[in-house]
Amino acid sequence: MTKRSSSVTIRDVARQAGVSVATVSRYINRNAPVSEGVSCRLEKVLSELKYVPHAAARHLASRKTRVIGLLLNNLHNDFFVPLLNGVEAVVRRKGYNLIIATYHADSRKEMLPPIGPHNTDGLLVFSDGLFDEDLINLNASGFPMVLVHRTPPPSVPIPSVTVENVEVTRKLIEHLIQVHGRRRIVFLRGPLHQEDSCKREMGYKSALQANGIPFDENLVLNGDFERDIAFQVMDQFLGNDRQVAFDSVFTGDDDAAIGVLRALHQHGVRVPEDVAVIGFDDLGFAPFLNPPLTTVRAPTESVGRIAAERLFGLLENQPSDEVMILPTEIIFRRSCGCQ
Amino acid sequence: MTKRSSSVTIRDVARQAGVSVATVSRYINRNAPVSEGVSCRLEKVLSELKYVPHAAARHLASRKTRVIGLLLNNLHNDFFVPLLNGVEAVVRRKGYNLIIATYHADSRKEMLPPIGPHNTDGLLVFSDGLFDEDLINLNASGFPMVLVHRTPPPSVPIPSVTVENVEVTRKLIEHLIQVHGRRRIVFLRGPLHQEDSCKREMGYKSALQANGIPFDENLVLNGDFERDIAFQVMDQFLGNDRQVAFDSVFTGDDDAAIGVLRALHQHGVRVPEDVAVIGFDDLGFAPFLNPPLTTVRAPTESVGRIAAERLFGLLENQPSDEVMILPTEIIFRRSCGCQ
DNA sequence: GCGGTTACTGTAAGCGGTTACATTCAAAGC
DNA sequence: GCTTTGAATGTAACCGCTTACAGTAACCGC
Repeated sequence: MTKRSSSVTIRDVARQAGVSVATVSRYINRNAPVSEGVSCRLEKVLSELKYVPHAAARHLASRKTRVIGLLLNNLHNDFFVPLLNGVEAVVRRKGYNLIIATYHADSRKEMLPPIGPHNTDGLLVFSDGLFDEDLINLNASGFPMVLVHRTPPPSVPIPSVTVENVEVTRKLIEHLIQVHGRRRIVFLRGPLHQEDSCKREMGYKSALQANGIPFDENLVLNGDFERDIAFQVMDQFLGNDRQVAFDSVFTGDDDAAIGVLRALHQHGVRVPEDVAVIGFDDLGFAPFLNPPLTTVRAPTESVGRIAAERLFGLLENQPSDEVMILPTEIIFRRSCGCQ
Repeated sequence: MTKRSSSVTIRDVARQAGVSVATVSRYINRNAPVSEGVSCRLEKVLSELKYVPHAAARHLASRKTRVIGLLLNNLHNDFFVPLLNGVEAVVRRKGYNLIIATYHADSRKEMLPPIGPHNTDGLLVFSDGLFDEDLINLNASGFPMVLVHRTPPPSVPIPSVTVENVEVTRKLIEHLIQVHGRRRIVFLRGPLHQEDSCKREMGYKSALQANGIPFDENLVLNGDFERDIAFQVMDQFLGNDRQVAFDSVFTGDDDAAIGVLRALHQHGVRVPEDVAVIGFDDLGFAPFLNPPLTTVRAPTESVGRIAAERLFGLLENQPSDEVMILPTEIIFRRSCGCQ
């Protein structure tokens, strides 16, 4: 029953090595010259005492946390694995720590954002929980942020990294129409104000229009980019005595595609014979779904990596306001009717 | 060009409200009575000034970070989504923050663990980067930890949450043998010292032995529980002029199963006719792989949730040393030959 | 030999909170 | 009325670092 883990402090090190705490600090941070002899002694003492600087004390004194935050709407999507991977790799390389937190528009009633200037040096924002006005305020106060899959408010110079949604979706839907003769195409939206979802809806509508197909509100469902919700929504849609005829589904993203495929399967609908299905993201499992999923390949790990790198750019005073849109590419597989 | 975001401090609040900083602190933390009148005034001032306490200052003074850490070997697996989900939900509910970091045995050469007593109040350890001796030392110093998918060193009272591996694997392999007549069963290990992998290997061997099948080292490959590595290993195994005959693959986990299925597919091997395939975890995509994957359902989100809850139990001084093994269940689908 | 550098080191004042201890004051007990 | 008590508040000492400032000694060029 240890009383307390009274950890070893910089003063212990200083005393043991016979120098001042300032010298120890300088040696550790390598931000001022320290003589050969003292360096040797410190190296020895540090490892003997197993000294680890107390993070909070460091943060308080230096006004830097060496932590960056990743703010997500939720964690209900396999999509986040490559994203996290990209972010984490950069953060680790830089010797920083990564806090991840979920926060969405509804959270605002209950709490303030769990991460921000009070506990991080900068934020990657993949969340609708921070409104444009919040972004503007934070940015005005000089807090470094990079938006992920989200465009900054007009003429606010916050850098952003996202993927091309509109054009690729339009092409994908046109493929369904022109190659496979589908005209009753269901679209599963993502979260209501999520930008990817809006952009994909734009692409969807523009493809319909360009091909003389009237937009039918009954064909638009809310799948939330989530496997389980997509399943429920689709299950209900199908159970509804099939009042609404349809011949294909754009699931919004690959995660939702899993739910859609399960629902179709349970209702005895054949894919792609009866209903064609297409997704978005090309997550690792997409080629091995049943049938293999036609989808859009999005460079999600790169998005994470680049966003993190740009955030560190800001921390190192390389200002930027670029909106970066990484290219995407359609991957044709069986689920749309190809092959 | 703001000079600095000179944020509002507790002293500003105190001055504005005409009270001492101590009173403000007490009001915020609600750890001592504050009179009605002062409370009202403070409430108003706090929201006017948009005061947010500086985390590091708080940590330093209170010796609590209100942060817990999750240490992972890597982030290369969809398995981590449900795990993170469970952990994050609890952490958020408790008003804490979550740092995630990757650290594995090889990282030890380059760096100390990025998270520990210096920057967190407790750790969830799902990593082989901390050796038993590290765990013993940390535990002896009173640092709260919960092990995830890992058993504590003998007679060291660190709580642990994992899933049942050995018996369920034995049954799964016996199913391949007894129901589908397979006898040349490839096993893809996970990371070498990962406990799940070892336990599953035990189950695998025990099933072979119980059924009079000699263990053949040539059938054991290192898939690392990773999609891409599993693919490469399997691809090479198949390309090797098929010197080693086999009729089934236990992929170690579902993520590796994706790689294995892709490799088999590319080599024109039919599943399950030529080769049966089974996985572990029952990730969301498993029912929709091609063919649907026979696997073991593991309650991964519960593991995350329970582990986090137990860590908070430790923080609240409810000691525990229980090793918790959550039950698992085989899910039969097409890939083993069923249906 | 002297002023001006340069290299190294120490002293001590914060950073922005928490909290032990002291103080004040009104209500209660006798 | 006087002491006791407890609620409410203030004062100030930390928490463990960083860093501005100051100081010393050695070295440089002239």
